[in-house]
Amino acid sequence: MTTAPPAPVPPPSRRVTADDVARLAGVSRSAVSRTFTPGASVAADKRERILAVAEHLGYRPNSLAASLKSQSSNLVAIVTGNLGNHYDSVITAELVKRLADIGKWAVVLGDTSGDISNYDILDVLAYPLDAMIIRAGSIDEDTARKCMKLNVPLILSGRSTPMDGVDCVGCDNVGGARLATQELIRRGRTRIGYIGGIKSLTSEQERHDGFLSALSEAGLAPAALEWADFSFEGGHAAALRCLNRTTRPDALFCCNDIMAIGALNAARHALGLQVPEDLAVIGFDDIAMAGWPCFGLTTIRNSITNTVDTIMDLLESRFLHPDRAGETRCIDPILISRDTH
Amino acid sequence: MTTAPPAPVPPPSRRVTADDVARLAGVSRSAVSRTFTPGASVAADKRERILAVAEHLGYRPNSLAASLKSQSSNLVAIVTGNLGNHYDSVITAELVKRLADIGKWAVVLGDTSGDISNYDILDVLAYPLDAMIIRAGSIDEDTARKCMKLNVPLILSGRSTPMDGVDCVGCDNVGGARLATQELIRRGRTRIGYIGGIKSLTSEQERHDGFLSALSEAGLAPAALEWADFSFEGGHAAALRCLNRTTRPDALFCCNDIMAIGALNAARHALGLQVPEDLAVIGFDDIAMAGWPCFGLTTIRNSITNTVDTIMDLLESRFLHPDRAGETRCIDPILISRDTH
DNA sequence: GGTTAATTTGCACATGTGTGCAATATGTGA
DNA sequence: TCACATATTGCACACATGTGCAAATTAACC
Repeated sequence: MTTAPPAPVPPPSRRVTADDVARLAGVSRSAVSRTFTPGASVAADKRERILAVAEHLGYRPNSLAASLKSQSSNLVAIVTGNLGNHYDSVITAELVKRLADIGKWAVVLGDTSGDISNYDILDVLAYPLDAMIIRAGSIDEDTARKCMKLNVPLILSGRSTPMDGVDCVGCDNVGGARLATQELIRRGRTRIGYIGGIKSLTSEQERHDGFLSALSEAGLAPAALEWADFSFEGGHAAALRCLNRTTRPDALFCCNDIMAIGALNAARHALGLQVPEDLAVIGFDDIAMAGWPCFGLTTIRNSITNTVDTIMDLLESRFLHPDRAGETRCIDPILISRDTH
Repeated sequence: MTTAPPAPVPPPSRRVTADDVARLAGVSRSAVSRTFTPGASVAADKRERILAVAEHLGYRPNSLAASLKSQSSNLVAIVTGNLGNHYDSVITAELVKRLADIGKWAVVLGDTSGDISNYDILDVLAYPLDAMIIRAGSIDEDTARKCMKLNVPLILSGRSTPMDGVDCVGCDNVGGARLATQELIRRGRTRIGYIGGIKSLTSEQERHDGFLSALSEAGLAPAALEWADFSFEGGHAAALRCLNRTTRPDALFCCNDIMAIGALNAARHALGLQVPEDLAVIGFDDIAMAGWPCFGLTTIRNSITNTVDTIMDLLESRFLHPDRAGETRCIDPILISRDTH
């Protein structure tokens, strides 16, 4: 065996490489690589020396270089509309955790506005992602096609209508909205208003449809229609616009919980109304906050656990069968009856 | 120029590569690479043909392969304790957005528990990260050293005490806690209790210290000491433990806003107390929720904007001067006076 | 057309890994 | 000691890209 050359100090601006370790330990680079490959064959004493040198230099194999060959980067992109939004942030957190469990890393995209720019989505496709999970029903068909051409499996969450070649998972928004609206009607409310979310998202469109259909089936017309941005402040302002009309609604169905809670605040604190006596409020999602004693918000549960389970299920099945057809799974929403209606 | 061979269909399980484009367009791979490199020299008609073929095949240069050579992956890891926690999720969202502005992608780590396992941190270092931002004061000195050996700049957020060779940014937790406690004393409260967070985190330790020092300066002893996990439920339960003592505290200082809001709920809805008449409550952070009409929580502002600005500033300065010494920046907390004290 | 300058092009290398393959070293049994 | 089986080792390639360099082509000008 050749003697090790005088330990060359790697330039401090470079990452320690397997070559550095090999040189310092006086072995071949292959030996270093095998030392870090479970099951590979290296002599015990040599492995020990290599591990010591690696520890000393702080060496770790560069996954990125490895993934060039292995064709799997273990990176999964999560695109979310608004991380400031509680529902989105919790679902993202759950996904991050579950991805980590199967050895994948989450590259998270999403600003604090609400709409997703396709520009960012295309940019991150420069990385050879193992998959891409998009939180939001509305996505360009064109963007989806580009994902497929790059062999990046796509999962759309928050969408319950099928899309060619793409896995989708979402709750039955129309059904959920109908559930809420029918419940208000059943309890005798007749002047029911609607506070919608960002109009370009399918969740808003579908919940809006459900609201209108349930209403018209009962021979009623909407008492008010307002839209906001799925935020507390937006819901608060929209509720004020609804409730300051000459004939005040006696109920509000809100497109998500945060807006419902904003509406609740507007009704109680800005207008001094009693809930549910003067006004009934129903939300959508059932975020943790909805169950807090101070709110006790009646809502439609859009189960995060079920959604994340389903996403992970679709993902793993996609890894096993890359060429299977796109699948759409629907999560059943249920009414969670609390104190605001 | 040689004629293009009969368009070879790339195996569908492989990502489209520059070679594929070159072959189909009948040009060299270099030409393809130059076409996607701003400022490089390619004949106009050839570039056009290449772009057409690339569009047809859905080709994008693989950043990951490129970063092997360029020594910059444009990936920045964000390690956060608990994405379910509102403060953490908002700061993460802000960071994701600001990183995107400078062309970096965020790899987000963090489960929904609370404490960070060093195991995960070391694992993600397998990637040649451009930097790593850790949300939490408590991190192994050893882990920090490993980052430095791998030339991954480290930024600790939520820590205001210096650490060798590492950039830190945090608010003055001791000062903030003193501010809150002194305000309670000034308003005549004498039986002041404390609800702390996860004991292993420096933010908890420092706020605890500040609370005790302000109290003892005024010749007072704590009326109650309880700890929870920075969550609503934890704060709720801890408040009940505090308030069910024989001599009930007349004020609570809570280590963060969410626990304070939990305490508020416990006081009002479980025990029927009037806030602030029967009980004063002050939180820490000033999350958006604290300003909602239903809470009007008095709190210590731990400015997210300032924190994120500072993190980005440290980050960019680190990119420019990789070898400068570690720096610690402190953010001044201020009292936000609302309705709960 | 001839000379020179400018542009374009392809080759070849470097980036850090994992691994098949053949060669070598080591161990085992008679 | 020899024959044979097994364990270990190093070479060389593949992965997808960007780029320096020299050769080749084109443009410009007289």
